[in-house]
Amino acid sequence: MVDLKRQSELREAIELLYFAYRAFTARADHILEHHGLGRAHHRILYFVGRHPDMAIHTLLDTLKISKQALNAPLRRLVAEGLVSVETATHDHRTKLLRLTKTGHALESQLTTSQTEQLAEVFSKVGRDAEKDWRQVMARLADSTKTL
Amino acid sequence: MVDLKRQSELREAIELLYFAYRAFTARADHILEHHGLGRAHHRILYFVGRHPDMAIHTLLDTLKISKQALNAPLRRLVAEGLVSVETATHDHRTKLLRLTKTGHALESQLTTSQTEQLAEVFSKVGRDAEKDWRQVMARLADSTKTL
DNA sequence: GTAAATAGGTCAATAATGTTGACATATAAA
DNA sequence: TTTATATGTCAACATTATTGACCTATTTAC
Repeated sequence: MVDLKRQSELREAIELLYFAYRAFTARADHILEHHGLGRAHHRILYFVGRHPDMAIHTLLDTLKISKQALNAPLRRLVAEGLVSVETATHDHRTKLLRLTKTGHALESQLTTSQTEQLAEVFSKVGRDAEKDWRQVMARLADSTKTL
Repeated sequence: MVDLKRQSELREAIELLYFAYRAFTARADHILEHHGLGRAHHRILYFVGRHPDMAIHTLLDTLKISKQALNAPLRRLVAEGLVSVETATHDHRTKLLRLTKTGHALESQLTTSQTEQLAEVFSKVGRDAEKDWRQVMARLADSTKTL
């Protein structure tokens, strides 16, 4: 009886993850649509924005996708002038990625829409609940390694 | 200065969602691979398992995809004997979906792998943190409607 | 100095997942 | 009887991903 209740709670947690994540990505997806871009482009913009002068292999390690999968969306972002590529001075094999002014503008719009959404939720639940949420999410993110 | 720090924290929260969700789906994806199935099949199995005798339009409303997108994966699950379809007695237009014994076995395996992952995290952070996590996720899931 | 490792680019074939449009049937409700 | 609902399916297309193959540079190791 007790165990059944717990199982139901854990199932609810599964659904919370599914629906929360969907709600979280919806706004950015909507903005991206206006630019004819997808989530792949968003992830590139986000991580390059977060870590300027990121090398391509670092981006691949972060996203955990093949270089072939990265190729098309990155090439497009470069072609459209949202991302700039520069050869590293220390190692002429590696190329460093940066957001251009236009790229930064879009990244900022996307990130702001998501941070605002999160800030609104956090402001309602308070700082302690936010901390607890972060703790759970961090452990969950880490649980890949325990696989 | 204060605002900059907060912005950094909110960006961290974005990443927590991304990495936690990825870690969360990884195990199920791994199991599904052995059966040659994908996430689309998983979602069908999950929700039909959660709500036996679910009508197809209810499933479509839940997943928020087109009937054409549902068609192929559902047809396959039925063909492989994981999901059964039955015409409703009260309305002969609607069809009710159920997991077969085999379907239930797979769904159970998938759900158990995820509930165990969540239970492990929850056990480490304690019940209060779990409650806070649920509160944040529920509000985040709700924030679709505020769009 | 040559071989091997690293960083990156690109083509092809294939797959999963999604979309919109079009058109079909069967049943229920107005 | 008309209309709305529930479902099914075909086609064309887009996005995101995979593996395999093959290519050029550049750096590092022996």
